[in-house]
Amino acid sequence: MLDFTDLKLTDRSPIYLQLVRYVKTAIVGGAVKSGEEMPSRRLLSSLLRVNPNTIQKAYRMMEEEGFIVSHAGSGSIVTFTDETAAELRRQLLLEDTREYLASLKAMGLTLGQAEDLLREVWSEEKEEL
Amino acid sequence: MLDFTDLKLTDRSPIYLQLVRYVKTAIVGGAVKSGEEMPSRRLLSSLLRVNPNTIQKAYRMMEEEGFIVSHAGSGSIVTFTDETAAELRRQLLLEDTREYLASLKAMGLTLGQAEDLLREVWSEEKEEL
DNA sequence: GCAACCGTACTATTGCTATAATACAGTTAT
DNA sequence: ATAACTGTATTATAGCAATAGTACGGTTGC
Repeated sequence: MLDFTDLKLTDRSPIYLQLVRYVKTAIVGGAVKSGEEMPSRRLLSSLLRVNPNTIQKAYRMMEEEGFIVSHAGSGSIVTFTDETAAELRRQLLLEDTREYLASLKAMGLTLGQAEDLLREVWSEEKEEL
Repeated sequence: MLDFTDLKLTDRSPIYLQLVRYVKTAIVGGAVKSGEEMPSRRLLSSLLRVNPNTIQKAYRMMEEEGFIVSHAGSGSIVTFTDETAAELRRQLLLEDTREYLASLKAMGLTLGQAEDLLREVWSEEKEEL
């Protein structure tokens, strides 16, 4: 079962979008496998202290995008193929990187400076374990 | 005078926050110097096709954070020292990079893969000129 | 069968963002 | 001084995210 405990709702964007994003990232990162059960809407609602309707909105979106299948009575199940996972991975990485680099370039950074920054912060994060 | 023509209000976050962020980035990137005039609220409003009150909200926030000074009758002026600019630069870069790396790590990327991705997208963006 | 789960649906309300339309006072250039 | 700008302030409205509470029907395990 997918674990949402490390999800941080710190963003200003809608919670339901952050939830969808979290599941997509979990699919790409291997934190969840196809066929695994999703936590029930009520359970996740009390877990995250988020309104059930917000959870429902996220689940509905994931269903429309084809990442989960729901059945009234039983629960919801994650479903994806290796191809869609790979495609999703490429899509998320490109989006994130393009946005990140656009910000760096606006601040006048060179590629070398960007690489240095990346390495510096990467090891900094490691020390926080 | 600071040029807002390359500002893209595509984000889901509040417009006034995107405006503040844009000016901060301009300060860090050298696109604006201390002492320069800001466009008037009405001018920027019609330029960006954004309500004057939204512009006002952004300007007020910048004023509270100490990046601009306003005088009724004349206009608003950007004011910052080299120290605050350097501090701002460090702050923005760390925030962006930490968020970016957190996303990459959630998808299971290694440092090497992150560097490759960075270089790949960097040159890709260059070709779009 | 029946209790305890599950997904689904609906209405109402709150808070914030953004818009709209004015109004008033200070500054500047002519 | 006066016209044309500036910042500042106010009230009202609309839309969306999120919350709150309730209800109905399907599935599962005892």
